[in-house]
Amino acid sequence: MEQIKTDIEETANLFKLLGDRSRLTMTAMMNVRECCVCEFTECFGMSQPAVSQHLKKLKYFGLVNERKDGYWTYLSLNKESEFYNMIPAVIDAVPDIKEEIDVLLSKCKGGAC
Amino acid sequence: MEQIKTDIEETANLFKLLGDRSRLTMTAMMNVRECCVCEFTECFGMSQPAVSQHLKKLKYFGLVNERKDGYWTYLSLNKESEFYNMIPAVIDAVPDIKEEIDVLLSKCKGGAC
DNA sequence: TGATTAAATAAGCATTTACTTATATAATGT
DNA sequence: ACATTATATAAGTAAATGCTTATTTAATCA
Repeated sequence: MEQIKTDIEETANLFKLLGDRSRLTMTAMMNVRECCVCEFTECFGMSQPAVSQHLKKLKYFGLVNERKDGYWTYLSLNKESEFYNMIPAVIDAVPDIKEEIDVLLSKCKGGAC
Repeated sequence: MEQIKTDIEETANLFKLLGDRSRLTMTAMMNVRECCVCEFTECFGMSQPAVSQHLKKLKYFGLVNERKDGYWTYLSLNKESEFYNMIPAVIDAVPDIKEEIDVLLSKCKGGAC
């Protein structure tokens, strides 16, 4: 009974997270490969704190893992998330997203900034 | 180029729409069958204007069609929407949603209120 | 015509969201 | 030790969101 609420509500929260252009784009990029924070701030016309706050939400929800290395922080989809398996299904349903994300990823230098 | 922005942004808007428990549930219900407005107000613990406002957003986005018959208004997924094909893929990715929605739909009398 | 009914709209309100600028933290390099 | 760098946090703000209650619209029925 409570389960009924929980599953739908949790999924609604996932969609709310993805319901922002920046976070959806970040998620689609991470669906291809691990990304550095600096890649997001570089590719998007967006301030560094704004990117940081979006990533905080993704991490808090458990969708994203971080790995620190020197100056840099790398983000990737969290394979342990209960939503991990949904992500490709959801992302790949977006028309033409593959091409769009490829363009964005190639704009980023590829890692360290 | 502009296309790049548009597709992702539009999809983010779709997810934003689905990123609300009530609208996600309504959408999942309509993914099974046409529903009467009164079914939503009845099944959800929610006022009639609240339901009406959620449906307005779904209609404005083009995801949902309405059909009027006497007192009642019936809603269904709009087959002409560019997102129509995404809906089953997205909805069916939700764990256990089939069972949850079946319970909800059986709680509604099945149509006219 | 007048009452009833389903649904939409209007107006108001508290909360959330997505940003901004300024500052802090923590690792690296000199 | 000190400067530099990537990132996080804090505080503030304008706009959006999701509700509420009150009212209106439009169809049906007596």
